[in-house]
Amino acid sequence: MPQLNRADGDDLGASDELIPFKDEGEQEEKRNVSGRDLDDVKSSLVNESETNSGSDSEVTLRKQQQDGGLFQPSPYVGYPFFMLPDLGNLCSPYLTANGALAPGGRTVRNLVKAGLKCWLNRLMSDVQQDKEDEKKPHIKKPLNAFMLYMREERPKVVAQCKVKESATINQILGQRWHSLSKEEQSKYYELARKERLVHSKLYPAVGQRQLRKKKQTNTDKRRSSDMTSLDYSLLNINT
DNA sequence: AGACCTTTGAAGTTG
DNA sequence: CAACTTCAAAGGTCT
Repeated sequence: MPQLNRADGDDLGASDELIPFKDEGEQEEKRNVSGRDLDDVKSSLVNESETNSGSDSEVTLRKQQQDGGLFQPSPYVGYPFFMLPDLGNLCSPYLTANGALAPGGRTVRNLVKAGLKCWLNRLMSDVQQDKEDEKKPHIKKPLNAFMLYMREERPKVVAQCKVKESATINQILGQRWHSLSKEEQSKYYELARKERLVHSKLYPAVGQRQLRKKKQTNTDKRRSSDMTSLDYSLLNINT
């Protein structure tokens, strides 16, 4: 894509600079915002609100808002107030002819602030939750019947077929798995059932969500000192 | 360095 | 509730 030459002083491209719309941006951005930054933003909002609230009328107004007199909970709770679709209609009665806020427009300003604070509160709790999740050690999923079978049979296939590529080995193991009798398979299903039981005892509150990780790298896997299925079997819990 | 391949099954999510 | 998605293991291959 050709780039605008801005060295000649012609800055035509600057005013309407393209801002790419990012589908995932909201989520991504959310993760990048540190709690401290949000605190700063939030406190500045609060400070501004407090420093500008000198007059008695505004104090009364604020009280009314706190009482719920003027500030009705939005159906879009959690979103910045200025992003609401019908805000234009809400604002218009408070605007003067030149677009400035009329005295009554302070209501809108405070409403926007309240909405923004609400949104920031939710954002902060999300960031906090993400941080807590990252601190938690990754808990691996228990092995299913086929995985247990693979772990046992892989060395045999490698020795027999002289292949090391896991994709190929797994294809062979998949075929062999289907050729197993019901009885032979049930042995692994039973093992898997016990593994799941042990896992649920070890991590009672762990759901799939907590088990999931975006994508675990090989390095991470090697470094991982989490309890594996092999460790469960060592526990030898009778079920 | 890290994603991908390839398999099955469990469990969570989505429509 | 069916269909879809993710992730458990493994190690060579590819980007």
